[in-house]
Amino acid sequence: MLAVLEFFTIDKPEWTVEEAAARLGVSTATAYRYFKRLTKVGLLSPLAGAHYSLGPAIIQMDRQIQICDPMLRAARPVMIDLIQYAPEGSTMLLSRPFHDCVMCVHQVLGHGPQQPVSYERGRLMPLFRGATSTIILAHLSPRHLKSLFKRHSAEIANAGLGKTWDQFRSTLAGFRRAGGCITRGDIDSGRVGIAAPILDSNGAILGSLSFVLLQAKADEAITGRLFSLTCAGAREIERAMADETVVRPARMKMALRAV
Amino acid sequence: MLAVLEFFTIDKPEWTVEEAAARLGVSTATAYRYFKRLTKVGLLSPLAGAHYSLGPAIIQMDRQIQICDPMLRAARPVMIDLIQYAPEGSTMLLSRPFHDCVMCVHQVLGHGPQQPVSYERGRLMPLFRGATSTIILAHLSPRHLKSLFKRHSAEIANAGLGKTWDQFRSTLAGFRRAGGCITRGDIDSGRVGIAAPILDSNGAILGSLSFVLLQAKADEAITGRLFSLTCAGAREIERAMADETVVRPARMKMALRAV
DNA sequence: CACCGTTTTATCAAATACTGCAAAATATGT
DNA sequence: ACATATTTTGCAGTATTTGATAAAACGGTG
Repeated sequence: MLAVLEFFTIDKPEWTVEEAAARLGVSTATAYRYFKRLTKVGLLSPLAGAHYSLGPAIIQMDRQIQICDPMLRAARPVMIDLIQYAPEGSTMLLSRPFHDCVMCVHQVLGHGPQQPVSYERGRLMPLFRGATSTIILAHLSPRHLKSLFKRHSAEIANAGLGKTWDQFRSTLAGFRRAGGCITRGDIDSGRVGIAAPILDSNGAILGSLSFVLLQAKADEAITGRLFSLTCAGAREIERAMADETVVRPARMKMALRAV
Repeated sequence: MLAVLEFFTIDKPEWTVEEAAARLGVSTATAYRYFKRLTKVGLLSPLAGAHYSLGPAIIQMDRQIQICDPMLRAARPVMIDLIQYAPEGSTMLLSRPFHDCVMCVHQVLGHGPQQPVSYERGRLMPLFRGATSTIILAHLSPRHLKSLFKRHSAEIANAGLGKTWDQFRSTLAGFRRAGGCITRGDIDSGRVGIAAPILDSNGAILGSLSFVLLQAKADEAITGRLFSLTCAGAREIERAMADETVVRPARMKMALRAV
């Protein structure tokens, strides 16, 4: 039944019960029952003419995430602080892994005119391109990486992360050792990404903190300085989370496993 | 299974599988299955130590709503426009009914220093107090109103909307005739609310457009002018939606029925 | 690196709850 | 009011889900 939710995309944000029934391969009556349940908790909302769209509960839960999410809470002040150091037209991102992708969960715009950035709050971005993603990738568990390499070796080779498993492994180990990652024009041409990992107290990856700069304003000296700043910011976020959070032993994480 | 989602609130944003199993009254194994399914679609996300919180899919779907929702799309430019006419420290809200409450789905801040407003994107507000809510209430279907009156007559009387069903009916009819609603200090003391309904092409209520002003800056003349502006804005939003949307016949709406 | 406690998945028989069909009920348009 | 579109309901049969238990996977530790 939850599969219905995945039907609703930006390209097709409205579905009728019948359309969904056909795609699910269930009877209309069953689809009605699904829609009714999802509507009751507010995940769907009826429009005129038997069409449905995503519902108000999502807005409500999004607010809860904004208020409660530990990483977001810890990161917000740091990001507002750090963006001051970046040249005009820069953006600062907080991102986390999701499915086989990376999602931006918070974005702080710098001063000066802004051109659009591909990373945008809530948008899924590729896991193998861009500093923001790569530094997250580099800290995934070996088990997880192995599975990814099996399923995406072409894409990985294409992104220059290695043609063999050993190359891939050692490329990522390099990023881990460096403490961060810098890419140029990987996602948006004319943009430079500078990212550092955010780890929990057990060393598991939670997400990344990153700058996106205009390439024109990103010479060696600047990127170098911002790289250090990004890493320092990530450490600050980790510290803030550790202070706020009840310390808990690391445990298995279903979401990251199966991926 | 969807009931699990409602466990996650701002007061308790993290749950363990065992806690949820106990509250659901199901076995641990079943709760694990629920959490696994919800995690797979991203509605939940595992934290360290067997704790779970709301997941990244919510952020993704929220973005979709921001981009796709017809009322929101139509309202955004109008709201940016209208807020210019309001005195310092004002806010403009777009709201919609949800459960037995009203939820703000978009908020535009005016110029000048801002004090916090109770209506806040994603927060549920009472249906019987404040202009924003009252004008929505006034346009609910008779069937729906009857059900509400049965279940909330004390609250309704308390809000001055009528002690009997007939009083209640006629109070609301008055608001409908007036084309909008003005309240003073109903929700936040020292604030004035000015609201107009947003209806679909069949006359069903979709939500409300409203100003929240500082009472100190809201004399008769100003509230009168802004009342007209609010009504005009609501009409603009309705027109914009009608232009963008494929015209569809009005049909039954499950969500509004059962409430 | 093998151990231990915890968390998570897998197994399987029993049973509940879900499905599909068709008809009734509810809304809407003319 | 009638015709049509949409949504709900009742019912029989089955399939999915459930709970109890066992097994596996994981992190932490010595």
